[in-house]
Amino acid sequence: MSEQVKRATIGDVALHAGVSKAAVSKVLRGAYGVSEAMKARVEASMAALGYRPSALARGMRGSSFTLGVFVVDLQNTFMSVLIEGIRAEAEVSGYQVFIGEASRGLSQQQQMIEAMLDRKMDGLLLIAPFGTAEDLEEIGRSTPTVVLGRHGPSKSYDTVASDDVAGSGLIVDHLAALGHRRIAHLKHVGRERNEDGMPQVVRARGYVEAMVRNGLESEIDLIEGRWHQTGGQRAMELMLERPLPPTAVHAGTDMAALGALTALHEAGIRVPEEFSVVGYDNVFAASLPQVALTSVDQSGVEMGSLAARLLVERIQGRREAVSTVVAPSLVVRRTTGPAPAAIAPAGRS
Amino acid sequence: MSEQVKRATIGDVALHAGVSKAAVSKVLRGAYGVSEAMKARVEASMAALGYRPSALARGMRGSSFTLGVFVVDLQNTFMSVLIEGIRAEAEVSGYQVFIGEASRGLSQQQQMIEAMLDRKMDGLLLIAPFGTAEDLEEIGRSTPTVVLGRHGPSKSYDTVASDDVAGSGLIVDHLAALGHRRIAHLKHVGRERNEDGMPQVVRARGYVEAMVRNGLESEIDLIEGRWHQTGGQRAMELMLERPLPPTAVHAGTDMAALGALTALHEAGIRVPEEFSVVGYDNVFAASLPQVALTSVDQSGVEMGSLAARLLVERIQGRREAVSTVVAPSLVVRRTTGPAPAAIAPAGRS
DNA sequence: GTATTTGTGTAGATCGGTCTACGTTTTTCC
DNA sequence: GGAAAAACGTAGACCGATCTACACAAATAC
Repeated sequence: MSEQVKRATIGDVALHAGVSKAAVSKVLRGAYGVSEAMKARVEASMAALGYRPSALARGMRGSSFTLGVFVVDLQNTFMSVLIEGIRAEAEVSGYQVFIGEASRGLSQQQQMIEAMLDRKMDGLLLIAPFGTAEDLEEIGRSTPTVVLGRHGPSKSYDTVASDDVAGSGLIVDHLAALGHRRIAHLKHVGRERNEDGMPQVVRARGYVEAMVRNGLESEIDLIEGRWHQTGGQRAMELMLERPLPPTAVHAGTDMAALGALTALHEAGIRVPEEFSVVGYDNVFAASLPQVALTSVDQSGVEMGSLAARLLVERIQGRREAVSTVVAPSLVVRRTTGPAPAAIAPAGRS
Repeated sequence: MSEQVKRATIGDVALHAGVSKAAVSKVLRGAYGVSEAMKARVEASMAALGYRPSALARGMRGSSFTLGVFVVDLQNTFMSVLIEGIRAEAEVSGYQVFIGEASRGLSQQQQMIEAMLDRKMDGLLLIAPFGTAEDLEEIGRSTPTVVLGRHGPSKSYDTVASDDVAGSGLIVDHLAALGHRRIAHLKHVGRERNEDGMPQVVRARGYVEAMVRNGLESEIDLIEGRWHQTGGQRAMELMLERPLPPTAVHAGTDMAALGALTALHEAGIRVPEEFSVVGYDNVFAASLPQVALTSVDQSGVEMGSLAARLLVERIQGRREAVSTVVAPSLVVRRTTGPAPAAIAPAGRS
């Protein structure tokens, strides 16, 4: 029953090749001071013994060749898209990527990040993390860190974000061009004190700026709620109770937009004839023909690989912080259409 | 600039508390031979220094308190649901969960699993992995392993799967009760030689058995394709080209069902009046009111936590393999309805 | 009162690598 | 041809924990 063949160690390889441990280590790391002949011999021995270096042991002194990706919610498929980009880039640089999830708030996030540091991961990618910018600065000071989905500036870590001001602009311009004037925006409010740089803040700012730019300053209509399905649904229900509801909404995220569509559906309001809805993120569900949600695409794969590239640079020694934004694009589908005639405002009879 | 405060090690704690390293280690592990007084002193020192044990170093001799979850595709939200269950259970047992993804085939999967072993993870959870049962047996022999989404029997690892025979049965019974007779099933065919125990095989078997049980043996209609969106779409297009197409399809997965719905939509065929579609997995998109896909729910959270429980047992020493199945349930929504009258078979005019 | 057991704490090897310091050749340079 | 430099290889400390073996004191047994 003891089929458990013990793993070959660096010592076994050294013995088999008739050289020292240090020599094998050099070959492993591609370090200076190895003759071609020895390199060949050692590599032959490694192959013969099926040797694989223990990443654990390597991490004790050197680096662990591991990147930690911290994710708040895996159910959000946009995160998976980012991860795809990260992995593609990390693979090229010889790093393994491990993903840690923590959905239940800041303290769980803290724990997960500490768990990653306990395992001496070489760098951290934080996707839309909780916490204040100062919390993140502290993490950045202890390990190379790149934050995805939050805007800079930052001192100790890099950021990669979608240009949310531009994204909100695309939405408002699109709706205004369709003749809408009463364009509402659902703004997410979290539990935290300081939301600087978080998407909800930047998207709201972009919305306001774009409304002004389109001469709709008097129509600015910020509704506060939460950016998930039921949040979007509830916000839409409230809007429809008004005497004069808007004719279009920039829902902030696709999830919220899907909830809004549900509320509209249940209220018997036709989309897009009577009401236009725009999401943000371009998640998979938005592309379904049955849904056909107009949304803003953030080119997640690009963002992911850019983030991984920045992280590797940082691991290799870069000190100055870099903040990048990636240009989003509008994907027009079938939840947006011309504004209903002013005579018959959308709303319940 | 050297804010980089060095992490406290077990030695620092020992010095601060005026005891030996071994003593601190004992406190850490809750091992025998520690007086209350010393325990209190050491714990105070740990708190004072903000000490956190290095999981890396612990893993060198003892265990790493890390479980590896191997996932084929994070885009599939059902995996995230399983992971939720896994994490909840692992947290209770004091294990950290890290997720590794490998979407591009068997060799990448192999690499990922080896990367997990290189990091001395205490146990592996493989979600719907590639490879033959024998490949998996080998992994199971080297590390505690639980495989999710494939059926047993197995020798060296445990399995947790949904009862796919029962699930297919629920679907066929439901459709038959609605008066359907020409019920097709889209069977996934992978690239591999040996697909024993994989869901596509078991669901197809369940379909055949249920057709026979319902007296529809002559109507058995297995269509081969791939279980993703375009696969479902293409399969449905082919079906509709037949002179006498089926009136209902058991698409195998929700993704394939969504593709099938697209094809029906484009062909101008009304669902469910003219054609019924059933998915499998009950993914998020299926629940959208715009989609309302009838599907089989696998209670993923339960499966996940069951799997994690089995894995912890195995790490703690259980040797015999356990194979479990979890009962699925049918979620009837609005893509299934009574069979169209026989006089006007569904199909293109 | 001595022998044994039980409780408490420590020293030091160990895990599997990395990396510095140094010894020995070989090559290059004038 | 001798000195300096470059190339190659090795010994052994080190990373931060675990864990075995053992020393010593106090408690219990007879």
